[in-house]
Amino acid sequence: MLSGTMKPHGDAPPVPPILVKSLVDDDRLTAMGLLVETYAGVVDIFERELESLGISGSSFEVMIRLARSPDHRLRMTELAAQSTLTNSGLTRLVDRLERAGLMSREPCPTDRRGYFAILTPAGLAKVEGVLPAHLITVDHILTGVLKPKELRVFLGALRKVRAVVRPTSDPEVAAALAN
Amino acid sequence: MLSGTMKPHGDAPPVPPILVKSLVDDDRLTAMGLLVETYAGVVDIFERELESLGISGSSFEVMIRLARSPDHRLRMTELAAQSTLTNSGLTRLVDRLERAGLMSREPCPTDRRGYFAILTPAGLAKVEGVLPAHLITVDHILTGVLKPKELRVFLGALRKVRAVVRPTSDPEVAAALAN
DNA sequence: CGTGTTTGGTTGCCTGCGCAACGTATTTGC
DNA sequence: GCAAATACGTTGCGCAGGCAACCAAACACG
Repeated sequence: MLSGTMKPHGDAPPVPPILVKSLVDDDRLTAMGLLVETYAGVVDIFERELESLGISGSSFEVMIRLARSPDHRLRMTELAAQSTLTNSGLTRLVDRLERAGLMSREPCPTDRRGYFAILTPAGLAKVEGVLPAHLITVDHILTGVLKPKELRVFLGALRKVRAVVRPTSDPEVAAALAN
Repeated sequence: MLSGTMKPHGDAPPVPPILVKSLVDDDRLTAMGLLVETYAGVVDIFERELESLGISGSSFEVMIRLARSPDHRLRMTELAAQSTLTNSGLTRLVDRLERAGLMSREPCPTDRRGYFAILTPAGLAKVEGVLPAHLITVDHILTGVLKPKELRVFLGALRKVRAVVRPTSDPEVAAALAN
């Protein structure tokens, strides 16, 4: 479409009157900025909250995933894929949590390369101890500030976007792949 | 394959009988998880894209902010506040970008403690060079996958949430504070 | 079979960044 | 005016986490 080469630089005081809407004022960019800002704010609040409870954001994320998994266990790689960490990051994180007694490793009986990451009872207790406060916070800053319908659309939109950016974690696609 | 509607709550000693829909299956948690996952996916894609163009995500974020600011300059602290970085993080980032010739510093004439972070012409050119592709990507994974109405609601929701989690960057509040 | 290829997980190295302490300038209070 | 408190930006330090190289186990197939 348009090639971005008007606008040598901005110190020209007499800005042309109409329709100079440059690239940097694009609506899509504003939308992205809004998303980034909002998300940063949300995460920030959670980090503070969790920190005061002696747990890091990514620890919490990982432990929650495990808490929701059958038998509170998941293979390392799978867990990494479901979280925002790489394999290596997860290895280290689990090291720490293991040292803290909140998680443990167990070799996979059917594949001797593999390990399960397991949430210990102490770990589960920890998560469940943190959750009530956390849920209230979520409600306070996210689910509770939107009207039901708004929330529905919002979540629907997220799902659509996720289907594009993370096809494999989309339930439908995952099911299709499982055949 | 089967989605987690039920869960073998393995070893918890005295589990209450029916309706144990435990804390970890709460809808609010699912909503949060969806947000986190989706955002991670989006960011991931952007990072890849920018990386191939030789620029980091936070560099881009900061440079965009400057590109949209009058005179392409902002005070360090203000810029930090508008971005996802702390003051110290920003100092280092600007160091790097300055070395790369994309930004420069200039002392503030009215406050001798302060500095402006300024986007150089080269920096602006860089941003504008990256933008067209970036905007297409944004459209491809975010604005374009939602129906117009959906998008409107989505952005509205983000604004509401932002107003809660980041009151100062909410335009209305900011205006009110400016009195 | 043995041999190449792929996969699961860990580690060495390095970087980005947050926190807290600091120096310097500014404001506030007396 | 001068002290104390506060604000701006930078730096020492530490750590989390990504990348790439690696080892070991599992497949692939000639």
